[in-house]
Amino acid sequence: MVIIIQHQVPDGMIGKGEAFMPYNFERVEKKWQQYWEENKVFQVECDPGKPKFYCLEMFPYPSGALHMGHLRNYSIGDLLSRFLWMKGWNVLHPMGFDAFGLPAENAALKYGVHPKKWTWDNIEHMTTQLKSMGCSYDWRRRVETCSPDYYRWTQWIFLLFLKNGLAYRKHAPVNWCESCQTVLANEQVIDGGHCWRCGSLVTKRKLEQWFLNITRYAQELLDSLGELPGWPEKVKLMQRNWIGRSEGVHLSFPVDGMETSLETFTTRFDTIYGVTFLALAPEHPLVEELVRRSPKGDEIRKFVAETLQKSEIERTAVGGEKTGIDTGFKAINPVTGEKVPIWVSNYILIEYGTGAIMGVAGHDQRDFEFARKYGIPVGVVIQPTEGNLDPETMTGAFEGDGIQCNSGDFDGLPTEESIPRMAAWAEEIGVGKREVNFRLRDWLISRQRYWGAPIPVVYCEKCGIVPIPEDQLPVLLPDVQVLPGGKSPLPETEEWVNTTCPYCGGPARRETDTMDTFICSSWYFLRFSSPWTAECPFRKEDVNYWMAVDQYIGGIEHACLHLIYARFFTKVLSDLGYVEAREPFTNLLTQGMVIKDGSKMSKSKGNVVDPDEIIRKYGADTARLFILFAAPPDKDLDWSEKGVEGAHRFLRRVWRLVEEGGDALRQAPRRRIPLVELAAKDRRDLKRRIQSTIESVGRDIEKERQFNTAVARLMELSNALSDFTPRDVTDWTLYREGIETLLLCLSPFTPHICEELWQSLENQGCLAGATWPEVEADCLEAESVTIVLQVNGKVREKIELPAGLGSEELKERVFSEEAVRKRLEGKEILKVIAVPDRLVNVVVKG
RNA sequence: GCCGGAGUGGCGGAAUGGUAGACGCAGCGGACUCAAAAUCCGCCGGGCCUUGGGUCUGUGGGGGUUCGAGUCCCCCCUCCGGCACCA
Repeated sequence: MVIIIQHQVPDGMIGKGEAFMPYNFERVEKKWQQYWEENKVFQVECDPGKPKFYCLEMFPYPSGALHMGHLRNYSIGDLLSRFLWMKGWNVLHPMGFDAFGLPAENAALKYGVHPKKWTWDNIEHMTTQLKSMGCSYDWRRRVETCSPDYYRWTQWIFLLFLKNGLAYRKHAPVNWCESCQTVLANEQVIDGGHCWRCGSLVTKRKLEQWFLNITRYAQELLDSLGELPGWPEKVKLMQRNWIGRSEGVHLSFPVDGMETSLETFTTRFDTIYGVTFLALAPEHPLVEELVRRSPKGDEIRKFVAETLQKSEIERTAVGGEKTGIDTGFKAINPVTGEKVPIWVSNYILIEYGTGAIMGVAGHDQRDFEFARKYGIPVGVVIQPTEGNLDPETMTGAFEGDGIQCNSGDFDGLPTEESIPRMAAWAEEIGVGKREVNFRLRDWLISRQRYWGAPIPVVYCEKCGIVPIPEDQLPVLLPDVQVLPGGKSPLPETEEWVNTTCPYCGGPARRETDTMDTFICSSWYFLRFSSPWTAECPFRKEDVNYWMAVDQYIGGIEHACLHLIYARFFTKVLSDLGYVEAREPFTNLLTQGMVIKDGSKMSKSKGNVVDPDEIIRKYGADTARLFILFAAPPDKDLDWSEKGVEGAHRFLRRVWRLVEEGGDALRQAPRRRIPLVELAAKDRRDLKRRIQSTIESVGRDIEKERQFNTAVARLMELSNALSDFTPRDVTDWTLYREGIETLLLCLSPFTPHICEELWQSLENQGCLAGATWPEVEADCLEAESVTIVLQVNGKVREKIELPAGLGSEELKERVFSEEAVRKRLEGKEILKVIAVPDRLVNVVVKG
């Protein structure tokens, strides 16, 4: 079957009058996809004798069909993999599915299909789609996180964390998404209090939940960002901000008339002499006791209840009104012995630091606003170098550096000295301790959902929390129907919940929460090294050969989600001796979004373009080429059907170039004619063009990661070949070199068409196994260059001269030009700057 | 508010401090055709000079460094992203 696209007369009837095969991408793409599969071209093995390259794209959630974002992600990954393969690396390029998650349950509710069936159907469909893109995956290594063979090891890793004190249960106020009917980790609450997945407003609930101790790794996660030069600065910065390290002093304020003291944390211990009050978060444990002892307990209780009723965002919005209530109790400043009132206030967060602060109204804007509102005194202990602060009249806190005052022995010290000196002093006299605080919270991993990996523990009446023994893994997810309303059916599945304690044999209940799906994706890159092993999550020799991932590609939206979690898992597994790598991803490329009509493609905007349709209409090669050409990979890409047509047109031109060559081309010798053997200048120019294309395309892909300019270079080569009319055997030999170079260099971008044309030139083997051509170095040096003559910095003449002239000779040659002499006639020359192979700038008077 | 990134033709985008606008899209003119599509050739930032050619101007705005600035420095404007009462 021959399908002719977009025009009725086949291309073959035009051109040189000789009929030839039209570019039938459908036939070509199918043919080569089949060829690669049958010949196991992309199957790769661990081979310590060869240098490895691990190229990985973030695996997709099997939502049903690929979208343009996927197509972009996987086009980039495939280009790199194929290129590096040609460069001689042993390339691991696997693909899998992040297959647990809520949408499967939503689909179950909507369409009445079981999450398992829905997910597996989607996986099969999307695998077909990925194959139709022509991606060079080693499909034997496909992993699906919802497969028991996989989640068995997710559970195993959870138990490993538990055994090592990195997983624990805690009763705490946690983020709850009503719409998703589950709790969420801090990282998954975005845009000021909204669920990362569904966008609903998140509320707080007090629940007992499982946490992973990621904060134990906070410092290392922060420090080793410095060892990731291959990561975009932006992502590293986002992670730094997210981890949020701050250095300060922890100090206790004894409560007057009570046995207890209040713990506080401050980054500005230098303002200790300026403390005029203490403030507690409404949730602070001491509040309850103060309420009990205070005559105005009811009033305080009322304030706390009212505050807690408000949503998180309402309470924590910048510039939001600060409210509070004086408890009537006093705390004693451990440095001055001064008694200051203890307040309860809405702007103090229980999650950060100790949930209590020392209030320094003179030097903290928030404290200032609060103090002014309630008539609390303002103390000044730092004076700016210019001006003089008056606590009575100042209208805002002074948060900058200055000179210490009203601070005992420290008066007169500049801030940069007083901060470290006073902190050290606090330790010396035993009132405080230097401490580091992080914004990063422990990772809440329990999810009240069905479609996830069960947390492998039971609750035994006698033994308490009991982990499932390793040899009993996996704890299989029972095949049950999801419940209307979205509640997890697991707690209701009595025959599954009721079990026996693996330790004492007595009655026990299973944990009915499943794990956050980000757990599943925190180690999949390790599993790819030996996905078939049933003995362990991954084999040491394999994982240590392949890890770390040399190039990771995905969206920036995972900067503070997956990319932090995966680093955490890698560090833990490394510390426990399972993998040598300390970091999972050596180089990270964050691709931009695919935009249409000014905004991200989305169903609600109705601006979605279906990858399947594009592939059907233009072919995978065209789709890939357009995506790689239209924008640099890290920038947003504007979808343009016209642009797609342009890419298609280019491929048709390449096709015609080869077909029109006919027998003359097919029979031309496969020989590289050295530059020096080419007599004519224009032949040498073409030779140079051919060779420099190899160099610049290689550099753009490998070093610059600028695939759009690489494509531009290939188009230039194609244009040059198209302009060239071979006349004799030497010409045809050169032409063949050009064509074959074009096909080789273009093949990582558009593999199918290149394979087909390569074969039509009667070449042996396939391009997927070919070697990237070596550059003939002498061709990179230009023979002649256009020298620009500038007068006072303005371009005046352009002169073609031999390359490599020294600046003296260059000046001489330029000045001997008639046009130049004319132009400079009668001018007083002040200075001449000559830049070899570039320009001559003449500075004249007037 | 703080921290990033970016502003270049009609559009997507190129330019180690050295010819601004590569490559592509759109547009315009022409060839082929009965015609259209496809294909091929030519033009394509703006202004002025009667055309060839020349000349001025032009990379968000304003200053500066330099023989020379889209690129480096300072100030400002706009847009996008992240964080946001984190003590």
